[in-house]
Amino acid sequence: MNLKYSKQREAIKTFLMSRKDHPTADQIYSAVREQHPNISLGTVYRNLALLEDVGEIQRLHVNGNTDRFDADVSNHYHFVCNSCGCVQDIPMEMQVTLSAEAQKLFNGVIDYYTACFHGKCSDCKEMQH
Amino acid sequence: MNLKYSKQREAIKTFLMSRKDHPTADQIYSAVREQHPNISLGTVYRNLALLEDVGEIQRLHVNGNTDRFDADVSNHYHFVCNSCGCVQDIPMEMQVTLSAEAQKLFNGVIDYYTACFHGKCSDCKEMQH
DNA sequence: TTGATATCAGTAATCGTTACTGTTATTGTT
DNA sequence: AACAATAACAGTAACGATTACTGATATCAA
Repeated sequence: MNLKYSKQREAIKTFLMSRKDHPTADQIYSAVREQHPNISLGTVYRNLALLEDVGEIQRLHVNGNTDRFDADVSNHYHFVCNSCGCVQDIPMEMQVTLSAEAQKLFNGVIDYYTACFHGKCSDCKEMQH
Repeated sequence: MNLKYSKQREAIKTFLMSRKDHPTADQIYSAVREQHPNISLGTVYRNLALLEDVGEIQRLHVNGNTDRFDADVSNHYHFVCNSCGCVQDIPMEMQVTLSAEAQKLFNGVIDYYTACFHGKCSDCKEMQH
């Protein structure tokens, strides 16, 4: 792949690296627009796909409808709050034994797995009382 | 919720119970149309949402773009083939210790987790050689 | 049997995302 | 520094999955 530099792509990558909440394409669009007022939403989508292809970011399907993006390309656990919908990282190392156990019961080949915890985030937990 | 009987909804539920591959709304539409030739795609979506609300089926976000549906409402492991995109069950009991471990590192409340294994299904594994 | 209303088929609208178009910016080469 | 070659751009149209709306039909309790 023959990539040329672009300040828009850099801005997208930089913004994504500054966030731990795995924003959506639209949230990235809004944020980057503050520095690049006439960036196009299509440009955001195109560069997110490019960065994903190159392996600099990863796309998350944690919540179904809208994709989220993560500048941390390592495979790690996520948490989704069932109240507010926020997405966070769980700082726990991947238990690869789970893949090994599943492999024993499965005819194909298991390379890895993704896991997503659900419940109430600390903010929503406080708010309920 | 005050549900009335409908043969369309019953047909959708019955079809879904007969399948283990977690079909999409469109696949369900095509299948149910054989018995109910003028059922509407909107009716399929509406009843899938209804059945989900009532807790008779569950919606899966395994693959990102299109939702899949499962008549088995228990929380269980899934597998997604990275070659053909097929979705299967992994007949392994949920390791709840994973939630407990994550809970130790997390300020909110973790109720459960979902996990999805990735790799090559047995069919695609044969085909590669 | 009737009346209230959930459900229907059909279709228009919405939302997230991708593709297209003519123009601009980057980059390796003179 | 000027010059192509072409990746990337902004803007917009198109797309696929899903949801909402409409007037007609089916269910069901009284």
